[in-house]
Amino acid sequence: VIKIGDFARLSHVSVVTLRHYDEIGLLTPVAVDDVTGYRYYAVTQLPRLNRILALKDLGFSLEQIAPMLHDGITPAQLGEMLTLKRKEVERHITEERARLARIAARLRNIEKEDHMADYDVVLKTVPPLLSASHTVTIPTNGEVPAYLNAAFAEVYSHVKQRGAKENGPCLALWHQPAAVHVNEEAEAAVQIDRPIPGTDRVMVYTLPVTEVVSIVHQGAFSDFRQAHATLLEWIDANGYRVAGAYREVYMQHDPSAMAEAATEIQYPVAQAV
Amino acid sequence: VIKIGDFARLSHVSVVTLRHYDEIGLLTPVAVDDVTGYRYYAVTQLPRLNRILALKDLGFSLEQIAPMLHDGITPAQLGEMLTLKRKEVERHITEERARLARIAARLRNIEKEDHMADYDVVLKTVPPLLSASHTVTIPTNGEVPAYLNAAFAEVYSHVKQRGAKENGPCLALWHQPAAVHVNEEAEAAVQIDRPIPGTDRVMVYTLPVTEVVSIVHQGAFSDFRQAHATLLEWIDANGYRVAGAYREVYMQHDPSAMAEAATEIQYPVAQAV
DNA sequence: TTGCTCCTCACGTCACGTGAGGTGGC
DNA sequence: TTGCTCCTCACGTCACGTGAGGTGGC
Repeated sequence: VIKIGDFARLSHVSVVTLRHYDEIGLLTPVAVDDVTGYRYYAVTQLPRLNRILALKDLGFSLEQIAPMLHDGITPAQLGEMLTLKRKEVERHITEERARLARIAARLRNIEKEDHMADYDVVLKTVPPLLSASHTVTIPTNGEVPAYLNAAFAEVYSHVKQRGAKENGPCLALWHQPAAVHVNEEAEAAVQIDRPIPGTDRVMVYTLPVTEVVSIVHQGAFSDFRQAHATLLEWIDANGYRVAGAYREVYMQHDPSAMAEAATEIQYPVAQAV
Repeated sequence: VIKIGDFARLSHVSVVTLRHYDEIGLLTPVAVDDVTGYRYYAVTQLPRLNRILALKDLGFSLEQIAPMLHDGITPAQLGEMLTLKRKEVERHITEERARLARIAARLRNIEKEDHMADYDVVLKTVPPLLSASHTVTIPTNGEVPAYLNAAFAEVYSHVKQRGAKENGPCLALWHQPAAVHVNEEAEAAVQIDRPIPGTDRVMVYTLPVTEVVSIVHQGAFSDFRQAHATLLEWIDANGYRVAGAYREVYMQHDPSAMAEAATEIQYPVAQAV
């Protein structure tokens, strides 16, 4: 039976840590003095402490370790936990590698000195959106505003009639690359707060969760090209690929003050192989 | 100017997070109502928020991000921070891969059903130890106790004479593989609490920090072979190699009760290439 | 009046590290 | 008496999430 300081020196574990393990019941001293509160350990407790350290080293939390120290555990159960942990670590490594790729892409951009370009690109996960939408085919580029306005008007009236309410900014989904300017298919979508019936013309459904890369464009719609170019470059440089219709989210859109408009352009993405 | 809830919906960032960013001064609303305390944001603040999210995504802490949002920062400075971060992430990935290797080794052991064997192996970093030591060459295996005891006696008397005190368990360093049993060179070392002069026979120096793989052996010295075998197997299976003299740390060693002796066997290791 | 949004505390997270203030054995 | 070791609080860490309890505008 030795005192906590000696046990700490033997095990190269701090006194504070040993007290912590006592407190949470992971490793209780063989004896505690009623009067002084001194903790006394036995050298034979070292294997248990070592097991704790070894499991911690494999990435388990103290809470997970506690049951693993019980004698009742079978090798098979231990194997399961290890397999789960392995998957977790693998996923983590994949994430960190993606992070590394993003950092590297950013550094390359700085070297090319056009770093300003992608300074505002964000990768994020958009939650599922319950929406009502109407799809139109727009003959030429010049007719986009008219067609979209008409489509949104139709969706809004449908939504109001069924007693639902807007639940965020409206958006358009474009089902072909941004370079296409003839016979474009656009889906005018309004986020709503409750499910309502749809019709032939107005679909009601939930847009699934998606990982998107986005950029916020300030000002009139005229110069979206730069934004698209930047996003597509980012997607390429970071090892992703476009995975679906891109979206325009009309965050601020007052027709009388287009200079102050704010539009978010979102490209759904997936890891390229 | 919009309310916090709208800004949260636009940015897909939680209201709580926005309040947090306000509190730490990362992103303050354009206006706050004196009476109600309501926070009002402008859509033009989205780019700043996006920059925050993008940098957070690269692994920076909020504290690190704050100065990076200042206009005064040059691309070169940003590049430096990114390079540092890249190194950090790379190091992290290396660590996680090592962890993965350890998990995999453990799983292989379970499959082979001799998992009990390495259950107590620990990888840890031993701090530098100030020690006094005497090296002896031991002709045959049978003479180990006698030679070691003599060596320790000599070191202890030297240490006492110079007024230093023991500062942890004594240990032996073995300068050749454990399989060698003739003319073994062993260094009997005693940890001391202050520097003292050495002699021809008793060296005083600091053992450097070392990463070691260790196991605690309970009971008499006779069956160290199993422990050595287990450690060497672990080292091999986890992609390490032996990097120096192995150590025996005599944690509990009462000659009259050898059955209760506890000895830690430590192998210094380095990553194998 | 009823929802809805917003507010400010206060506490919890994970595995400890770092004092503050005080006690027992040589 | 002086060090040394040990003790028990209490607070901090990082980036928020989760109530509790209360207020303002439709």
